[in-house]
Amino acid sequence: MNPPPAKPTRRDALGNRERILTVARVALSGSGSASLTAIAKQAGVGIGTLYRHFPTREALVMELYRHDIQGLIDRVPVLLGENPPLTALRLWFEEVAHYGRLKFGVAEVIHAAANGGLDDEYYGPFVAAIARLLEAGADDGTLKPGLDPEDVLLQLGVLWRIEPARGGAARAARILTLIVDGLRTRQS
Amino acid sequence: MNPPPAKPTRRDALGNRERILTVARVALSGSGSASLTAIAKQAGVGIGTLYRHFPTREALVMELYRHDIQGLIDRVPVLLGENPPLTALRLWFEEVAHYGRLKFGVAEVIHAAANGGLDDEYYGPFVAAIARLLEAGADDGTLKPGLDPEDVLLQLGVLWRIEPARGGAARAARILTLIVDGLRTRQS
DNA sequence: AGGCATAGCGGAGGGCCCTCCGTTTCATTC
DNA sequence: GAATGAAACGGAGGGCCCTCCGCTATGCCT
Repeated sequence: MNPPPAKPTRRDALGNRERILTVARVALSGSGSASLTAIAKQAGVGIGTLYRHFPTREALVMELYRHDIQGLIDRVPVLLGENPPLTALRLWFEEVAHYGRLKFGVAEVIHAAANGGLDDEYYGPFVAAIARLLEAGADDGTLKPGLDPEDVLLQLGVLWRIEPARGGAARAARILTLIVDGLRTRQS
Repeated sequence: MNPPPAKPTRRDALGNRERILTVARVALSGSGSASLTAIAKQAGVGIGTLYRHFPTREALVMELYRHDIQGLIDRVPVLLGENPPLTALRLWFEEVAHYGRLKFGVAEVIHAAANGGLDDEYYGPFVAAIARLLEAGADDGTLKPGLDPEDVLLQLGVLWRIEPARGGAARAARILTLIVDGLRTRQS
């Protein structure tokens, strides 16, 4: 799509970057745990090279899932167009939870971002999407006014971390309800 | 107090255990991050010995804070005796959040426990304490009936993970309100 | 085409985690 | 006071993470 950072000019650099991403996509698709060392070796680059392209594990994961995350973000206006705000919020949360459970690796990332300061490049739009939902709900009186989207993101982080197996799905659904109810105004 | 596991009979074993705990208490009192290797060395014991006494980092941390955690659990009946259930719940959550922020290390532990299966020895009583609060609130109609205490514990986990610096305290307070509101029944 | 500055490479190195197993030390028994 | 079996020790080893820096290949410029 768009050359991510600024100008990765050199050919070899671009090639390496692509190869790393290809390998990583496969290696991380499972549980999300695979050694960076192994990925580098598989991609035929030194570990140093991998780290230069992606300074942290999160950066790599984020790059892999940038598309999917953007997809989630893009769902917000759609859902808001088709549903009242409260419903849209709930539906979106469900999509987020579901996505998160599939791509387990993203959990850690979002979480790290929410607390410390990860790059706003990925984090900002996500927060903005939440903000949009919260504002719509505040406007029609179903959600409390003045909610902080980052607070909500942190709460969502819990959903990411529930393993879907062994009744985790049900648990996620319950917690999602608790979260939404916490955001609602007292009178429906 | 009570010899924790079963019968650590041998003298040297007991001595080592104590020395490890003493060193660990100091080493981990700060940010909670110190290498186990270093702790072992300081305690004058091999790394293997440390691991035999405390199979995971969590086990060590838990043992260190067992007293404080018990203290938190003991607060539940006291708070319930002095306040209506909803207030008691809120007050207790505040104590929990405050404690967690101080002893940052416990966060990871509780969290690990909540999802996978850590020893019920520590985890169980904590959940039971929450259950007691939830039941009291359900009985007087201020909290939803049938809430799962483990769900609530997971949500509380978020509080643990907020760094108190840089407005984190305010954020924790806000999120705490969201959580409690999610647990309440719709009519006050 | 040939030179040259430099972006980019890659792996050694230091630190940590955790396991495994040969060796030591204790407590008990004779 | 040995002898002895088992509990406990301890550190080497394998794996991972991440940094640092001397070396290489690339792309521009002449």
